[in-house]
Amino acid sequence: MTNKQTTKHRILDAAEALFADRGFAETSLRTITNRADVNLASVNYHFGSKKSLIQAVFDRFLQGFVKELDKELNPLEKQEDAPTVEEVLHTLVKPLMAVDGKRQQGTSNFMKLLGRAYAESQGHMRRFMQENYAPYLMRFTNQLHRAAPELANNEMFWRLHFMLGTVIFTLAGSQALHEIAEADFKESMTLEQTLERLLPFLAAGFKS
Amino acid sequence: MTNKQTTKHRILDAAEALFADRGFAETSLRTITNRADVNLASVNYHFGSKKSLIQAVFDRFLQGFVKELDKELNPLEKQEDAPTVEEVLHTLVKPLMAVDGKRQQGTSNFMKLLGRAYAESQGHMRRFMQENYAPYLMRFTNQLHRAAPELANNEMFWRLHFMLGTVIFTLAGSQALHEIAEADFKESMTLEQTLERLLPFLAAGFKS
DNA sequence: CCAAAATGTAAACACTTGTTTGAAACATAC
DNA sequence: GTATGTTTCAAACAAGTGTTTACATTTTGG
Repeated sequence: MTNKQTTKHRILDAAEALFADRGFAETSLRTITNRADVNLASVNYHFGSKKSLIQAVFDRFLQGFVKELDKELNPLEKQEDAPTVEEVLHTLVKPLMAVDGKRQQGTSNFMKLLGRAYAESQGHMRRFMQENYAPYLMRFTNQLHRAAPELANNEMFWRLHFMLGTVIFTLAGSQALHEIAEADFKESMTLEQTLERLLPFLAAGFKS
Repeated sequence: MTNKQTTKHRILDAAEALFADRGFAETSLRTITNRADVNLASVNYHFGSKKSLIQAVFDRFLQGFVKELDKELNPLEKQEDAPTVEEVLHTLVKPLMAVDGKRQQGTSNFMKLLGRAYAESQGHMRRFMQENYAPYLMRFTNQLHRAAPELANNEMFWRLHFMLGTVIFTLAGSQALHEIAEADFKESMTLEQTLERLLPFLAAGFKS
């Protein structure tokens, strides 16, 4: 673990953290380059523009995520009999945990970024995900279809997005929620425990 | 319905719409004053600062919302036997619809603003709501407690925020979702119909 | 080892931002 | 009427933005 990282890498790390807890518009390139301890111009040199930098931050996350998700989906697809809804949803846990690496409890930069991206650009993020990661997500929704074959396509669509909302919103604000829970109920939970608490809620809602 | 409105009112209207579909940081005072057809300086004259303007937009919405919510909660509180979870959740429908006035289908400025506010300011919005609207929301959560007395306080807390996430996220992005549903399933729905679809999902999740 | 390509750097650029200013226009009261 | 307080307005302000430039410096490959 030498802290000699490439400039590109340092910029991505700094940008990820700053975007996550300040937002995209609220984070200036100067703030990023100061934190990364690199020259201001190097962002435009390596990434071309601020917009491309944002996209690069997402791509790094999403590639890690879908790689892990793929691994989780393999056994389900091989399995002859249909999985349960809970089983399908559970394939998300490890990828979500893995993608953030070692983080303090109850914090997910990835989810914060997703939350911001969905909120800031009306529909833009949904389109981006659809266009760039449709095949990966399709494998997931296929399994959900197997688990709940009685659900019509449009019902499936809405409940899928209901679940998406719950997950992103909860995990994006998980830091604040954990602090409240800690103060009010002396309840200290990890991000993974929160996810485990979330999944039954989702499964129940999804099954109508 | 004369279109002679006070300057303050015109600013609020323009700001509300622009904040809702561009975000706070992404909307400049010049954009707002141009749209409202008022002088740039009048924002600072009437509201003091951009930050106060944002708060004013929220206050106008929230006051309308809690006023309607109060009316819905009255019968439940008078009622002797405990309400069902579905009944409690249903008290939200009319206030949510009323607060946006006459809008095109599947759009809610209020929810878009809430979504942005929650995403942009990490925990800040939760605190603001807690401090300024706690008594109103307490009445709502009290009814939820009556409907599900077996739920421990911490469980209640989490599931409440799970539901909050689903509602805000879904309704904030409802415009995009409706467009997709329209294109893919030839399914044209109003915002209220979406809410009616959402409530069973929430109730099921809430009841574990 | 040395030319060539890649990377790092400081300074400037053009532009937008929220806010303030001081005078003009308007309204209201006496 | 004049006086008084409120609201509008054009202009300027200082600060911050992303991006580009032109020049070092470092790294690479023959």
